[in-house]
Amino acid sequence: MTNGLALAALADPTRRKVFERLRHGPAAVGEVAALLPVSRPAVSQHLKALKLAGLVIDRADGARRVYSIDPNGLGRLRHWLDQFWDDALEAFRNEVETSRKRRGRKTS
Amino acid sequence: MTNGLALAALADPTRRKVFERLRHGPAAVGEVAALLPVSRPAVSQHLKALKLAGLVIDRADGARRVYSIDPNGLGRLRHWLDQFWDDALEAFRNEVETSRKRRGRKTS
DNA sequence: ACATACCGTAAGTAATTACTTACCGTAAGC
DNA sequence: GCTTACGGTAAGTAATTACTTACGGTATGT
Repeated sequence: MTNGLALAALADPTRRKVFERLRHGPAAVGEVAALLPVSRPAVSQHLKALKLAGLVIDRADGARRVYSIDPNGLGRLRHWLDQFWDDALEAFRNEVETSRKRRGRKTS
Repeated sequence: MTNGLALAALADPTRRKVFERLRHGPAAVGEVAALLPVSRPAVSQHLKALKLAGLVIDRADGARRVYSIDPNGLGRLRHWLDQFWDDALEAFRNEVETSRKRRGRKTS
């Protein structure tokens, strides 16, 4: 599953900072690296991982490479979490329901 | 940030399978381990990580320990992703807008 | 052509981590 | 009491990984 790659990508703190830098708009590799305490190649590698996870896209601008968030990948992850959320909530409701029965109480 | 722990917890494939086992209802440690190709202590350690991340809660049932998904932690993660989604979409719209201007075209 | 700016990749390293087996504590049944 | 079932923790290990520096490749400007 590609959501696995996305979750692994967002798991690393530095990579998450790279991603958050792109949150409000595109940026080039050097611009992102300037804000972080790691080297530019490190940022480049992080962006590669984010791209492989479908979370960012890149376009060329002269010698620069501008990265921006890919709404598709982010949307897939959000959708996955939403379904999880729905299932978990229903399971949670079933639990408090059957735990009432286990203790022999009335339903409200 | 506690969302960092949650993302790191969900990044591991095995731990994600553990979490997905709890998706539709609670389960004890041994029950989860029976479905996976790893040992029971491994599952126990994964559940510890998920608990530390606020994604699961556990209650005692005799000698067994029953784990279930914690809607609070999952909700926080979902909220974080939702905000990210909103910001990213707005940034995306601004981009296609200003890229039209960069190319000197009219807005539709 | 030359110099400069920007970036991706290769290679190496230190640190994290996901697993294993062995062990110990606790709860329920005989 | 003893035994059995269940699960958390300790310790050790193999594999992953997040970083570094060094290098090469391409685009822009003089």
